[in-house]
Amino acid sequence: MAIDCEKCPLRKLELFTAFSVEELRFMKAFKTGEMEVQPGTHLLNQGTKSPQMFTALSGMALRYKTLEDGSRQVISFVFPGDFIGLQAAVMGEMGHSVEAVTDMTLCVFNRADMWNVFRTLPERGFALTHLAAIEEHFLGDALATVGQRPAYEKIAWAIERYHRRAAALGLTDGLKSPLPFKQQHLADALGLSLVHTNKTLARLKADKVAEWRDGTLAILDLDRLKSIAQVDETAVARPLI
Amino acid sequence: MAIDCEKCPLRKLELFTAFSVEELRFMKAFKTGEMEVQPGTHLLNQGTKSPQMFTALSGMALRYKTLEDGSRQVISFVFPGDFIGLQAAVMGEMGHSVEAVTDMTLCVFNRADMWNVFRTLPERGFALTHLAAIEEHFLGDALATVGQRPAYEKIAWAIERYHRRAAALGLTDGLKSPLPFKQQHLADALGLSLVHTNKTLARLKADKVAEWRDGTLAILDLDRLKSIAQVDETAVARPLI
DNA sequence: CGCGAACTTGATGTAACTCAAGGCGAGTGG
DNA sequence: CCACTCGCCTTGAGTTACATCAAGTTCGCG
Repeated sequence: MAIDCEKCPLRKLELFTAFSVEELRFMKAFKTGEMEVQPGTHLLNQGTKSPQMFTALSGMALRYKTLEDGSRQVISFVFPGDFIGLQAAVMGEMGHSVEAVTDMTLCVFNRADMWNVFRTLPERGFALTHLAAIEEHFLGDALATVGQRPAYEKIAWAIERYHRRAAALGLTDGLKSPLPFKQQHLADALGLSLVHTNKTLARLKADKVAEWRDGTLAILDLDRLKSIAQVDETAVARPLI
Repeated sequence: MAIDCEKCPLRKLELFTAFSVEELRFMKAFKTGEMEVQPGTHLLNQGTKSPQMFTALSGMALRYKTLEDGSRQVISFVFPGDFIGLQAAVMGEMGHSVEAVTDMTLCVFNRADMWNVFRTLPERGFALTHLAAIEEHFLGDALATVGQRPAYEKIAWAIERYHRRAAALGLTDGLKSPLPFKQQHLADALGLSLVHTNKTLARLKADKVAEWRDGTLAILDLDRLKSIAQVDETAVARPLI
């Protein structure tokens, strides 16, 4: 039933760093199972420790924090290949919640085996640090965008990042990609109101930069999008856990 | 001249997790030297890879990103005990710059030895992951604050975080702590204009919550500050590298 | 057919921005 | 030792990007 790590479709993508034979064997043992969930399922909850970690095999999710007044900050979108639950694994507590937005398949790992990773296969321990550093890098970028830039650029930034990642995963059809989130999610990610997000999306569409309709994102002018978004990132291969 | 790790004053603080004898011996070898810098010194630069990593022994610094239009986002304040340069060490490129704001003493490590850490002493590799996870946790919190909350709460949040950390390092004198940054830095950290930051600080002072003058931060009403800041964090010991 | 969820659009309000000016202490030099 | 500058902080006035409020529209679904 469960996919064998050797046959994992994600592993073949250039987006991810290559596995040694040893690492592959180790991962097979590390993986304790697979899980299928439906949209709306809470995978992890802010402030709790979970006995499990996951890697998204397919489907998408949201990382978000809920504040006392009920407002939400979306921290990031979760794509296939993303590792979920690192904070709980090493710190004992999640700083955010994770909720599925589509049907998902997830690899399941035991928190108790975490230490084993570092002890028996340092390469994999390094990969975990690498992942955390990538996330830190991303969050710095997100913080700069949310903190400093106007709505039009914020949204262009988010769209560009989303599209680039989707493309690297082979989820795109040319300049189109499936975008299973709601406008409210995007608004919560960028610190904008839903109404203003909607109006700004309409402006991007009127400007023939990008269009988002019926769960599909279409880039109309990639160069312009990139220049509005001020893309700085050089694409780097990321580890797959 | 250089401080021996065994005599490192930071190690004794409860803020930091304890070292095993083995770890201590390893760190002594890992540390290649010490460095003294003056305010304004650039320790690392956004987009570059550095052959060195640092741990702040004393003094403070800023992590920040500069955007194309010249605006700055301060990512975080660097305190004694903070590890600097993890991103460059594992990803090959820094997402932000780091600049000293006071005189600083720094432990210096070689990037080339990084892999050694994981291979020869997995505990230290784990500590690095732990640190990265703590930073990720913090950035999520910062993102939520910058994205969702009004200026009054943003500033209260920053002040509370700053004070708590300074207290854990023994830098405080009761409810007073040295705050060597400029209002502009705080503004850049929270995505506010300098003028508005200044006016909001004045409001916090008028409300007898906190006062910042002449490089010293004085908390006037800690309970109220905490309730405005909506403190959620439970203090956790952090690794020292 | 009625209902709810998501998206859209217009009108109005306000938190935060920019511009502009002035105060104040520290350093410098005539 | 006073005049000048310079960095930082402060305060007022006017503007604006974004928020909130308030209706719709569309569409899938029981």
